[in-house]
Amino acid sequence: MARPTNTDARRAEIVEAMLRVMARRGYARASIAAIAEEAGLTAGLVHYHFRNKQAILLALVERIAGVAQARFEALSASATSPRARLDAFIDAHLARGEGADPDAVACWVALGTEALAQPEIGAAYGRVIAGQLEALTQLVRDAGAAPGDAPRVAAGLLAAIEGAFRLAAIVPGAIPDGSAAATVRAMASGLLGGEDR
Amino acid sequence: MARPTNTDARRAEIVEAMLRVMARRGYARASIAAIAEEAGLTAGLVHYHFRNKQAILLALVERIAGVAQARFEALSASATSPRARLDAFIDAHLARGEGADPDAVACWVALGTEALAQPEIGAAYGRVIAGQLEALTQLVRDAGAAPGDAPRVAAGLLAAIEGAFRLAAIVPGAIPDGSAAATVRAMASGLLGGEDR
Amino acid sequence: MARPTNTDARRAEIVEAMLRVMARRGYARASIAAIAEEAGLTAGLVHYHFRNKQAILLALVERIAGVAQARFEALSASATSPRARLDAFIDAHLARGEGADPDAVACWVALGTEALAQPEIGAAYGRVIAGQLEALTQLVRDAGAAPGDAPRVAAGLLAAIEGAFRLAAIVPGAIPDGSAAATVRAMASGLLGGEDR
Amino acid sequence: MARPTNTDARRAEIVEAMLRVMARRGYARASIAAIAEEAGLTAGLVHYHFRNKQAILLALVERIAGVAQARFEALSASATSPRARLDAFIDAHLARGEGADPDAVACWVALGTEALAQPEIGAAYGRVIAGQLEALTQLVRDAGAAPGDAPRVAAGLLAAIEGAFRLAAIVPGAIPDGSAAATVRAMASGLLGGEDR
DNA sequence: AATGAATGAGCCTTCATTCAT
DNA sequence: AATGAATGAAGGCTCATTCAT
Repeated sequence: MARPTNTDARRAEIVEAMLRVMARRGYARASIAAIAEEAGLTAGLVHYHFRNKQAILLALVERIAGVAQARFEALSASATSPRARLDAFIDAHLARGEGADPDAVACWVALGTEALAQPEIGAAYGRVIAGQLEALTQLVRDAGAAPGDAPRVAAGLLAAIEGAFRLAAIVPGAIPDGSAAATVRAMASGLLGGEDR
Repeated sequence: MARPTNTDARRAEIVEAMLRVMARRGYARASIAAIAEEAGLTAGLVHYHFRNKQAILLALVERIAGVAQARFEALSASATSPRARLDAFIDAHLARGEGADPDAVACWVALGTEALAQPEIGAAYGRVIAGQLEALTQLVRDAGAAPGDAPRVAAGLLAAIEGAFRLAAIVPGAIPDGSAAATVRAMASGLLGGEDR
Repeated sequence: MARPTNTDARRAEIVEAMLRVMARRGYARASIAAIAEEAGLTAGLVHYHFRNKQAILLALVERIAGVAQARFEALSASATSPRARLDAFIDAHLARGEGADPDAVACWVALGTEALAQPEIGAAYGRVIAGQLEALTQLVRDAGAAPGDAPRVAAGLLAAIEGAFRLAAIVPGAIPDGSAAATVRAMASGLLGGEDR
Repeated sequence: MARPTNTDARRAEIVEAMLRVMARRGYARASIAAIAEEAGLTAGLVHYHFRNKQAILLALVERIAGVAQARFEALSASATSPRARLDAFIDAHLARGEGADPDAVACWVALGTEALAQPEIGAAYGRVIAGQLEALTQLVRDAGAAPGDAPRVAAGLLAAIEGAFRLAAIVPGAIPDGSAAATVRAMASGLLGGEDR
């Protein structure tokens, strides 16, 4: 009773530390010891707050997806047209500037590989993707896509976003300066019928 | 002279075995022992033919990129217009059917993560991407992209391709049936000015 | 604070275990597993306390040199003449009886070989030898060696000491009973000009 | 029949190659592959000529001891006094110049460690030392040592020689320039009664 | 004689996890 | 909550040795 619980704060710190370490080394080499050091804690304490290493990764999936979602909501708030809301989605993921976190991007890329190999991570990752796909499908539908086309268009745009993460994270310079968001917007325009915003 | 060498064949077998194991488990969990077993060899022999585990991965990068390149050249041979050659590039990577290898796709996705953490892999991966970007830039230029736009368009299309790999490999069903190639072709049309194929 | 540290004691135990194993088998065959068993620990724990095998060897160099130095200081305390202090140095290294440790001698011999092959060990070994040479040079100077001769005399005596270790450790019986200390004392007398022993 | 046997030459080459590699890396790290490469052969062939790695080491003991013995005999041939023959022994081992081989010295030092751990090597090394001790005992006796003292004196001088090898090989500069032979000669003089040569 | 593939054992090291304190 | 010791299981890699050719 005496000591107020700091569990939530500690857990967030640990997740954040894993984000940093994993962006640099990948999941397998992100040892608990390294994560603990990054967070200024001891390895034992990390296991006090998380059942195992996978549990941290699961929390990390939520954390990254949550930040992206929040960013979308923030940008979306000032959007007045369906098309503007679609652009907000694209910008939430790809625009440079405030809120953009290269480590999170690298981490998300690395995370995909774990989703491939660890069913639990695959499920969590799949849930995030499904949610984004659903949102995006609605957005493109609102923006004028033919109802039957919407799922394909949404999948294409999400693929372009995820692919842009990959190229940007792995091959510096592969994507010209800050063109990612603008290019995906243009793709959206093309897929929606070419009409301008 | 006394004994004929079989190194090339063995190396190919080992690379192929790594492809299979890695598609399932990722790089870190693709132990030499598991690779050897998949290939029907002993772990010692694997190290006789490859200096270390990374060397197998490096060979795998070349192998996957080479197959994709060969597939493009085959499809491209029967293309008669610039736009058809661009479609050949897209189809070479995304079309279902003969030559499509889901394990290679999963492996390529996993490989990106290693490219992030291992500089040597990053360099090899970067070289492949740079080559594809260069080819794609020329293709979109030939297909009528404004010269100044070509690099951006190429990067966008390659991102869409890589992202489609990711979604397809990690989240079954994320991309409707076999729509990936068609959707990216449509994106290309949009980016090139909306003219039909 | 929660748990008191026992690292220093454990490290000493491990170093001592390496001393025993290495005296019997040499460095290369003194596997971490064998050292751990000798110390009654697990191999994993050895690596918890030492970064790697070489680090144990480095600690062992200090340990052996430290014991010899301590023995010299103890014997030297009761020496009343310069010549007696020189004899104390010789006896500290070569006399039988209390404090003499055949395992340490064998280990020191084996250590020289590693000093030859591992630069870090060579440096540590070289530092010890340099210190002994310096001390010995001063001792023979005090005992009446011509100033210009002192370094040569010191080197000769240290060589005789190290060589006696070798012969004694490797070829039982090569050095008659316990004659080593007396013989080196006689060498010192000869080199110093034959004055009384 | 057609092919004249080259076994003896090959064996000598292999022993020589081990000498070079072992001087650099020590016995354990002198892999058969490294030895073969140094000799310009293949690992398989090395095992064709030697039953196992230890057998090469055994041959190496004989080779190094044989060279020293030959050098002694050559220098001894022109010696006219007992004392000169004793000096010839010392010079045969310690003098710089023609015939001195730093690699052989380093190797001999490393060899001692193996003698400690491998009984067969210990026996071979012991035989060499016993032979040298016997010869040296006779030499010091001829040079005027008191009969009862001769074994001790011989042991002391051999220790000084072996110790000089060690210091010279491991700690460059420990023994001033080329003073080793002269210093051991002086030691001999002292032990023999101080009379000059 | 010679080559090169193949084996199998062993070693150092890393690391997630547990647990006493 | 927190620390730090301890464990046990792998994993990558080296290497002497064998053997078919």
